[in-house]
Amino acid sequence: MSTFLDELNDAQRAPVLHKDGPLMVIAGAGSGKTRVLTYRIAHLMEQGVDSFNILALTFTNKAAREMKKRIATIVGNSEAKNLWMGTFHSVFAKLLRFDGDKLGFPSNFTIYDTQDSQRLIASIIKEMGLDKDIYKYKQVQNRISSYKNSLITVKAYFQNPELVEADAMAKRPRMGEIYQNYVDRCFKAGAMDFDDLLLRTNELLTRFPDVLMKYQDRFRYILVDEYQDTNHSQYLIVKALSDRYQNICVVGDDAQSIYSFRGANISNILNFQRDYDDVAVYRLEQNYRSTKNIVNAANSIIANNKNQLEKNVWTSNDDGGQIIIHRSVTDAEEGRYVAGSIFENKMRHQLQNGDFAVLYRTNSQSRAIEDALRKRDIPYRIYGGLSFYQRKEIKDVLAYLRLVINPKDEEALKRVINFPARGIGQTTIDRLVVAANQYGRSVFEVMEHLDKLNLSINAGTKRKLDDFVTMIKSFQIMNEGVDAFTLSEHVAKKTGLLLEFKKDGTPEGIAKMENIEELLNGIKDFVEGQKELADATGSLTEFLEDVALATDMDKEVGDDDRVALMTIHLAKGLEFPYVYVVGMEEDLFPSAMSMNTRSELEEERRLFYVALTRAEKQAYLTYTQNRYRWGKLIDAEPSRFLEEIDEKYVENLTPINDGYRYKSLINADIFGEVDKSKLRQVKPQNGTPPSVQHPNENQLRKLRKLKPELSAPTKSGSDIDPRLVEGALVNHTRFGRGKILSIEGVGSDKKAEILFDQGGVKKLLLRFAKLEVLDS
DNA sequence: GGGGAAGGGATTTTT
DNA sequence: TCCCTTCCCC
Repeated sequence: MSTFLDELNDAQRAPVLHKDGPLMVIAGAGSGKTRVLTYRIAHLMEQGVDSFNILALTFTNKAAREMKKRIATIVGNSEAKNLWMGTFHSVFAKLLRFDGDKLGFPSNFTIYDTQDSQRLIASIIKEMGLDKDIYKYKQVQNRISSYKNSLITVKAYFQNPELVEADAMAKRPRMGEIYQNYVDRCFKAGAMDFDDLLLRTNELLTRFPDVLMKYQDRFRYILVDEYQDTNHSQYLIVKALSDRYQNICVVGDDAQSIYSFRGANISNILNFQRDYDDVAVYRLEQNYRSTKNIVNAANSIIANNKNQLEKNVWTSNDDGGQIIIHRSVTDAEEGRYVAGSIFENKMRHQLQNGDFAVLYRTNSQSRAIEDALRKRDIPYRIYGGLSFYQRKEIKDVLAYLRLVINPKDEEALKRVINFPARGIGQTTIDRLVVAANQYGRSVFEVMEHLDKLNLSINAGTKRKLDDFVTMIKSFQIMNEGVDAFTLSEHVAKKTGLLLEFKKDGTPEGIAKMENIEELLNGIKDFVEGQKELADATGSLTEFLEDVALATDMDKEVGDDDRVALMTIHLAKGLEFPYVYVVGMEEDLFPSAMSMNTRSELEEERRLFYVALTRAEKQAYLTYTQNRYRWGKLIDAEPSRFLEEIDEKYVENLTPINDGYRYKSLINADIFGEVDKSKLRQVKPQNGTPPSVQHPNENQLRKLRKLKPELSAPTKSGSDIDPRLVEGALVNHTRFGRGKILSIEGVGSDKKAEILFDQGGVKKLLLRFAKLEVLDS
C-alpha cells in the first residue's frame, strides 16, 4: 500500500490520484509541484500503467534525473529505468535518432549549438555577398530561430507575404534566401540546430502517420513540467502525441513564465482549457518554501501584472524577517555588502555557503560579486555564463570528435581543419566550400575526391588536405574498436591539440591544457557510468549528445559547499534559505531592452517574482547609484520594481551618511585605492567575532585545478607587495627566476614587465601573479 | 599562410 | 572592460 500519498496535502493529492483525461495543475511558487509530478508518475505505475508508456518532459535533465531517482525508491529501479524522461530537446533528439532517417537525416546527426549556427549563417551571408552591417549574423540567427519555433518553414515563410514584407521593410529582402541556404547547409552537413530538434520532430509526426501512431501508442501518459515556458513547436508536439489517449498532464505557473525571448508562449497555459476537452484543473496555492513576508511581498509585486490566471498563494510559515533593500554607491561596494552580509549571516546563524545564492539579471554582473567573495575567502560557484563545454579548447577537441562521428559536419570541420595550424588557409577552405555547394556535397566529401575534381589547389596543399582526411579516417576506424575515452585521448594527442597548448607555455595555455585533461577525465567518468546502465554503451555518439544538450544546471553540484551565483533565469525551480538579488536598477532590471511594451515589462516583473520566491528565509534586494558598464561609470536609478513591493514587507537600509559602515570605503573606492586598515574596521552586527576562516591552501589549489572558474584570490592594490618595483628580482611559481624591467598602471591594475631567466619577457598583472620577492 | 597588434563592438535572459 | 575581427608584416 502506498505510503507516499500521506506525504501530500489534499490539494496535492487530487492531481496525483486523477488517472485518465487531461489535467492542468496551476502550481504557485514553492507549492510542491515537483513532488506532485513525481508521485503522480509513481502512482500511475502502482495503478498498473506500464513504465514504458509514460513520457515526462522536464525543464532540465537534472530535474529528470532527480525525479527518476525518487521514483526508483518507490517503485524500484528496474521499472523507473524504463521511463522516458528529460528535456524536450534531449527526448526528441533521441526520438530523431530512431526515426530521423525518414526525413533524410543520419542517426548520427550532429547537434549544432548556437555558435555553430551563427558561424554558418555568417559564412552564408559572406558567400552571398551581402552587407554584414545590414545582415547581422546574430540578428539573422535569432530571426531564423523564431521562425522555426513558430513552425514557419522556408516554404511557409515564402507563402506568407506579411513575413516577407516585414523583412523587406527592415531592409533585409534576402532573409528568406539566407534561411533557405541555412536549412540546406544544415541538412547537407547532417546537422540539426536546437530548434530543429523540435521542428523536425513535428515534421516527422505530421508527415508520417505511422510514426505518429507508434509514439501515440507508446506514450499513453504524458506529463509536462513548466508548461508556461513551452513554445509553439513544443506545444504542437505535445498536442499531437497526446491526441489519441488524451492523458495529458501539464504543470506550471503563468506567473513564472520567463522565456518568451526564446519563443515560449504564455497562452499555451492560459488556453489549455480551450485546447482539450473536459480539462480538470487543480490549484496548488499553499507555499511551503518561504516566509509570510516573502510570499506576501511576491504577491504584491505580481499583482501589478494584468494578464494572469487567478490564484492566491499563501503560507502558514512564520512571518520571517522583512525584505532588506540596500543601496550602494558603486557595484564594487554592492559586492562588498553582499559578501559581508553573507559572512555575517553565516557566523550569526551557523550556516553553510550553500545556503546562499546571489541572483542577477545579466551574467556580466557576476564579476563584482566574485571579486568581493574572493576577498572574503568565501567559496562560490558560478552557474551559466561561459560554461566548460563552450571554452575554445574544449570545443576544439569536441569538433574533432564530432568529425569522427559525422565527417559531414561542416562547422566542426572548419573549426579544426587548420587548428593546430597545418598550412590550410582561408582561401583553400573557401574553395572547398564553393565546390561543396556546387556539387551538392559536404566539404569532407569534396576533400575525399580532390583528384577527381579540378579545383585550383596546389599540390602541396592537396597533400595537406589528404593527410587531414586520412587522420580523421584513422580515428573512425579506431572508434569501432575502443571506448570513447580511449579514442578521445588518442585524438587529443594525435591532432597535436594538447601539445599546441602545452608549448605556448603561458598560464592561459597551461590552463587550457588542464581543461582538456579535465574533459578527458569527464569522458572517462561518462564511459564508466554508462557501462553500468543496461541500455547505454558508453559510445562517443552518446557522449556528444549529452554534451550538446547539457544545460548549465545539469552539472553535478557535488558535495563542495559554495555560494551559488547565477542569473535569475537559471534559478528557476531552485530554492535557497538566503537570496540576494543584486542590480535592482532601471535599465538593468527591468532591462533596457525589455520595457518598451507592456508584455515585455510584465515578463520582467515575472522574472522579479521568480527571483524573490527563490528565498526561503530571507531576501535581500540591492542596487547601486553608479555602475560600471562598458568600462565606464554610469549613473543608475533604483528599479521601479522596488516601489511596487508593499512597504509593509520591506526594510530599507540606507547605509550612506549614517556614519556606520563602509562610509570610509566609499571615497577610497571612487579614487581607486582601498585602505586595508579601514576594511578591517567594518564591524559585524551583534558583535559576532570577525574571525575569518582561511581555507587550507592545499585544498584551494586542488579546487582551482578542478574548477577553473574558481580563480585564485586576487589582491587589491594595497595588497601588492611594495617591494615589487623596477629592478627587483622575483621568483614566479611557473616561470622561475626573473627581473622586473618596468611597472605600469596603478592600484590593482599594476602590471610588471618581467624578464625571466628562461622563457623571455612577460607582462603580468601583479594582482594575479604569484610572485615572491628575492633578496638581491 | 601565419602571427601579432590594433581597433571596433558588445550585454538581456538559454536549449 | 574584454573579446573578436581585421589588418599588416614577415
